[in-house]
Formats: sequence, structure tokens, C-alpha cells
Amino acid sequence: MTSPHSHRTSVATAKRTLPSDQVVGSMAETFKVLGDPNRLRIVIALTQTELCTLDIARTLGMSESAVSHQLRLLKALRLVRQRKEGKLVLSSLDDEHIEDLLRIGRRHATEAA
Amino acid sequence: MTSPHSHRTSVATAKRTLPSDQVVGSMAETFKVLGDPNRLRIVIALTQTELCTLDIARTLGMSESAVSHQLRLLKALRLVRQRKEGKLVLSSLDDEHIEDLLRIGRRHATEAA
DNA sequence: CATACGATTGAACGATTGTTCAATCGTAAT
DNA sequence: ATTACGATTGAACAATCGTTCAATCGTATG
Repeated sequence: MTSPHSHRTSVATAKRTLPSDQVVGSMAETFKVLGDPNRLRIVIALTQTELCTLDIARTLGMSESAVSHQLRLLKALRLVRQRKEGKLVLSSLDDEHIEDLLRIGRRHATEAA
Repeated sequence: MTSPHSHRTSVATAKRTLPSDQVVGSMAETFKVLGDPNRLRIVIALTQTELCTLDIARTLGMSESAVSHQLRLLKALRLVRQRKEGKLVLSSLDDEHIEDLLRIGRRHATEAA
């Protein structure tokens, strides 16, 4: 025989640790937006410099349109901020936490499998 | 007139900062797996205790099958580890970086919009 | 004003996603 | 051996995703 196991108490304990649906949903959205390679590349590129939409497109080999669509998402989730300069729209990171996420995510990704 | 802008140099600079496709892809996978509310809840629940598949299902109100599918993904990406005990499969977090990601992600998510 | 350039928009498309469902496997207990 | 329980699997489905394409907007420059 192995150690006894009570489903009841485990479930009750685990349930207590969960944040509200709203918080979980918001966290998931944040991670999800970083979960696409092109969007992630955009964010990484912006850790160095402010860039206009076209430069991002050229840097990543994406269409201007695709970049614009993604920037709108990134802005909506407060990862990216934008300012206008003439006919350019310059994008930059909006939040200092983002670079932390990138750093840790990269560490996990490049660890020995 | 505003400040002059050279696309050429901005693109060249930005390109240098980008990790390889392989690294970016792996990072994106890591974020993506945390980008689903149910999967994220599973991971959060496991920060506290080791849990069997059924307990996770009961805690989150998911079917056993759905949980099992997601655990396989989490295991493949090395977020979750599993050990057997009798007929139970106990899951726990596989990597200490994960909790850091959760903490920072939560901070960003709960910041004032 | 007309032109060019950078940016945005919305519809449409194929591709991917997460779940359900039913069937099956494995282990422990009777 | 049979039963019960926990876990896994694969097919199938609706839903969501990210891109392309064409059209349009805005602003600076000729």
C-alpha cells in the first residue's frame, strides 16, 4: 500500500491559491501576446531602440500591414507605447516588467532540455 | 521640419539584437503555453502543491481529458514534471523560473491600466 | 494641388487551437 | 478474474489566430 490520498483536501487547498478569473485572464493575455514569434520579435527589437512601423517591418521581414495589426494588439495590452513624429509612428516598450519577462523566458528557453 | 530619420541604420541596428529563430521560437512557445487561462490556472495551482490529474480537473472545473491533454503539453515544454504513485500521476512544477514568470506576469496584469 | 510615403483598416483566408466524446489502458482492491 | 478508478489517447468540432490584400487616411514635400 502507498500513502493515502484525499482528493477533497487537495482540491480545497488548490482552489484557494487561484487568483480571480479576471486576473488569470489578464495574465494569460499578457503571456499570449508574447507567445507569437513575430510579435515576440517586435518586442525584443524594441528593447533596444524606438522604431517606426516600417523599420520594424523591414527588420523582421514582415509586411507593414501585419506589423501594424500586431502593434495595435501590443498597445492595447500595454506592452508598447506609441508617439507620432511627422508621418512616422515611433513605437517603444511601455513597461519595464516586459524586459524581465523576456529575460526569464529566454533563460528557460535556452536551458538544457 | 522634424529630426531626420534613416531607415537603413535603424533596421541594421535592430536586426543585430534579435536572437536566432530557434531561440525566439522556443521563447514564444514558453509564453504561448502560459497564454491560455486554463493552462495558466494549472500552473498556478501547482505552485503550491503536487496534484494528481483528477484533482486538477476538479479544482478548475475541467474534464480529466482536457487536463491530461494540457499536462502533456506542459510536460513537453518542461514546465511540469510528473511522477507516478500507485494509479495516480502527480504533477508538479519542473522549473524555478516559472514562478518568476508568473510573478512578473501578474504584476503587469494587475497594474493600473 | 498633386505626389509620395508611412500608417492604418476591414474583410477574407487557411491554419492552429482547446475542448468534447468515446474508447482504451493500468493499477489496486474485492 | 472482475470491478472500479484514475489516466491517456485520437478523432472531430467550433472557435480563434495571424496573415494577405486592397483600399484608405494623414502628413510632409515637390
